[in-house]
Amino acid sequence: MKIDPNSSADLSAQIAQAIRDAIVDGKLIVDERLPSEAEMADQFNVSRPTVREALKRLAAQSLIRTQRGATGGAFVNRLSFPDAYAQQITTSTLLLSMNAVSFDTACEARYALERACAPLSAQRRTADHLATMRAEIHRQQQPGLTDEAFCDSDVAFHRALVDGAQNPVLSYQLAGAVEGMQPLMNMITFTARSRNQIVSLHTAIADALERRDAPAVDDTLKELSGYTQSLARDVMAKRAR
Amino acid sequence: MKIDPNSSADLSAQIAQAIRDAIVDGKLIVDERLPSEAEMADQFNVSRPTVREALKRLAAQSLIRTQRGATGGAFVNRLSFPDAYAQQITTSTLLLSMNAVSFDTACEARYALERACAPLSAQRRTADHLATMRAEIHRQQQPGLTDEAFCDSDVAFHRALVDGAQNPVLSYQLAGAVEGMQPLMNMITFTARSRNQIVSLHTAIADALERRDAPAVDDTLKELSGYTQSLARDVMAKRAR
DNA sequence: ACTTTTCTATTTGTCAGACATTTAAAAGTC
DNA sequence: GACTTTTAAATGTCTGACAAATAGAAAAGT
Repeated sequence: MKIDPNSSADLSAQIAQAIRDAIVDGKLIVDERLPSEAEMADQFNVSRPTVREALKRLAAQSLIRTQRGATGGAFVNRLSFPDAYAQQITTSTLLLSMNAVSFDTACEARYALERACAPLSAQRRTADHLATMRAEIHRQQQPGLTDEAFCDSDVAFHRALVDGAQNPVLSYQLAGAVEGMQPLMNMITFTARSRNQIVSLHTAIADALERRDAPAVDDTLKELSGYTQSLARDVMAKRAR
Repeated sequence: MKIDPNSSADLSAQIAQAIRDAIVDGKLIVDERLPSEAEMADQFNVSRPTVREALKRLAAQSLIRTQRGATGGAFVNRLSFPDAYAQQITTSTLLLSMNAVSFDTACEARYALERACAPLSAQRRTADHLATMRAEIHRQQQPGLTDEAFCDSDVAFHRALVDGAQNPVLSYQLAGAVEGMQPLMNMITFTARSRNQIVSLHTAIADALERRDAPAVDDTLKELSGYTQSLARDVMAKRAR
């Protein structure tokens, strides 16, 4: 691991990259302890604050964790699924909110990916997944529900659908697609009528999953996708006035 | 934005989280300048190195960028698609390599998502996308190609397929699924015969895309998925001996 | 001999102050 | 007016120090 003091990049960025590469390439394995900050400062010929800035960069990506005390130090962290979920969601949310991505584009991507999970979910979903979906459908019918709470429940419903595929990698990927879109979905005002429509589509999806009827799930998801986009278009049109 | 000096969390982590929240909630908008490090140190009642560690955390997530000089400082960064790609790939790669995810699970997720893009790509792919795919197929037929170079070309081929859908959000999501699997794919030894088989499937995909024949693309992808899994199973079996 | 307490060394977390470097704008010069 | 020099502000880096946490060794007590 070498560092170039004359490079245009910051020293802390270079050091972070060197360690990151070592982790990705498997030269540093999970739970392995890195040298102490003082030792690294020596090795890289920089000061301790510079090493610390590099370590904080890695900590922000959940690549390392640190522990104080006698046997403490920085350790290569096993990137857990929950950590990866969280990062995926933050990144996706910001990407959508900062880049003038049209609702249609985001919606198309989301439903395309979700429909990819549907056949697997129809095949493998457990009674638990179905129960979660039914419970969320019930919640969506509560009268006093705010738009935000309705969206939250919507996310939980779709998450259960995706989790039904019993493939953690799929669930991880979809977390970004489904939850990252929430701020965009929150912009939609759900009238009583549109809520009823969505609830009936959700019910159709749950029914089809119960029958393990993959084509029916797919058709209904397609319909839901189209309906969501039409709702969004209405909102845009109203806002234009 | 408030900080609790008695919290168990590091001060720099708290400060980073406070700023991150402000960005996600839209209280800080793109290209807005944050106060100088000295000012923030005052505001949060911490030292400048602590503020700097917080800023480095945010920089690691591409949430801010810094500029030196008179009018310099830290600015809220527009998270670009390339930046998001890079993060997505790193996270996915590490997630797969650190969590004993079976090849089948990863492969299933990857092809499920890729097949979701196929119909859109059949509809919208340009001549450019096709040309890229043909070029990669040609490269895959070179005799002296290493397994790694073959995998690289494979990734480029599939990336062109996904990009054909002309939906940047899809491309972003698929980047993790396709490129994150590369270390796993690199474990497979491609014999001359298996390469021929893969090339012929790639050719069939390109042909079907040229005809805009979505069902044929889907069928061939399904076949390719099955073939890849059978190759992996062979490798595992050989390694077991 | 065993348990409990105290001490100690190590390591990260934080602070203060200083200097180097970069950069844009203001001031000066022709 | 165009060019050069100066200046001020900001980040980047270094040094040295102390605080706090923590595990293990040493000491004390039973």
